[in-house]
Amino acid sequence: MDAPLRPSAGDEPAPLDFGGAVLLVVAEIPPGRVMTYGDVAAALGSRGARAVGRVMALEGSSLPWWRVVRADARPPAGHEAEALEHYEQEATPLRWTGPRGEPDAYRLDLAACRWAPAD
DNA sequence: CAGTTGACAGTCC
DNA sequence: GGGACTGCCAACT
Repeated sequence: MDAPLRPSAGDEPAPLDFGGAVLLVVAEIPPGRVMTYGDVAAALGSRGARAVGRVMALEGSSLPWWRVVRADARPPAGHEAEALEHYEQEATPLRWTGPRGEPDAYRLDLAACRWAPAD
């Protein structure tokens, strides 16, 4: 799947809805790697980073949602501790900025684990 | 059909 | 380095 979507084709609609496309991209993210919401949206040819997050909140329950992080190198809001368990399990490069007791005391090393569909 | 919401991003202070 | 404001896009009420 080199070109699952046509960002500016203007003549051929996507095979799936925006939500469906998001699910496909997120499902393609390999373990130990992460993508920002903006990157996922950009991969779809859209800029709705928030729209991507909304899809994850609804359908993400069946996907590796922890592989999709914010541009702040932070995991999804309200799921920092939950995502941390997966990061340690997949050996995702993290950067601790505080005590391990704090769930939001860590940030992802996007410089090392950032991934793209074409990579 | 218009307003509100939301697992966000980029820029300015 | 962190906090506040604005812009985006798609779905919900």
